[in-house]
Amino acid sequence: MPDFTADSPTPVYVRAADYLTALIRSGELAPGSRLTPERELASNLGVSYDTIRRMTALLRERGLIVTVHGRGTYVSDPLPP
Amino acid sequence: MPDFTADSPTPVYVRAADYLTALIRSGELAPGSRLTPERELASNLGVSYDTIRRMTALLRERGLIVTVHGRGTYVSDPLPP
DNA sequence: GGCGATTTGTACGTATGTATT
DNA sequence: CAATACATACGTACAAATCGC
Repeated sequence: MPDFTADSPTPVYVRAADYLTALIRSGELAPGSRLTPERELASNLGVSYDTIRRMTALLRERGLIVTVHGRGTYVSDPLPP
Repeated sequence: MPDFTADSPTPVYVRAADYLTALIRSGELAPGSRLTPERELASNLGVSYDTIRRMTALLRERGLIVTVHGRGTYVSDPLPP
C-alpha cells in the first residue's frame, strides 16, 4: 500500500484516488463490487474522512464508482473506457 | 437575508447556493464582480467554511462563478443561460 | 411498521499549505 | 516580504437513507 504520508506536491486525496483507480483498472476491484466503507477506508489508509470524501468525489467524476446513501460505494458496472 | 439556521429538509449549502444564485440572476451581483471572500461569507451568513465550500462547489457546477486560487471568486462573465 | 445496525451526508471547528497581490 | 484568499487535511458530531429482523 502506498504511503500517503510521504511528502509530495500531489494532494493526498488525488494520490488515494489514483491508488483506487489502479485497483479498479487492474480488476482487483471488480465492477459491481462494494468498496470498503468510507470511514473504514479512511483508517485503513491512515487518512481522514475528509480526504476520503474528496477521493470518492474524484472517482465519481471519473465515472469509476457509484455511491448510494445508506448502502455503500460500488465499482461502476460497466466501467467507462 | 435568509435564515439558514431555520429547519429545512434542504441542506444549508444548497439554500445558500440558491440565495447567491438569486443575487447573481437578479443582477445584484454583476458578471465579473468579485464575491465576498469565502471566510467572510461564512461568518456573514452564519455558517461554517465547510458549508461555504460546498456552496461554491455547487455554484461552480452551475457555471455561475469562477474561483482563482489566491485571488478570489468571481461571478461568471458571461453568465450561462 | 418499528428497531437496530450499517453506511453515506451534512455541518461545525481548526490548523497548515499554496497562490496572488 | 507581508497581507489576502483559496486549498488541503485533520477531527468530531449528528442527520438521513438502507436493510434485515
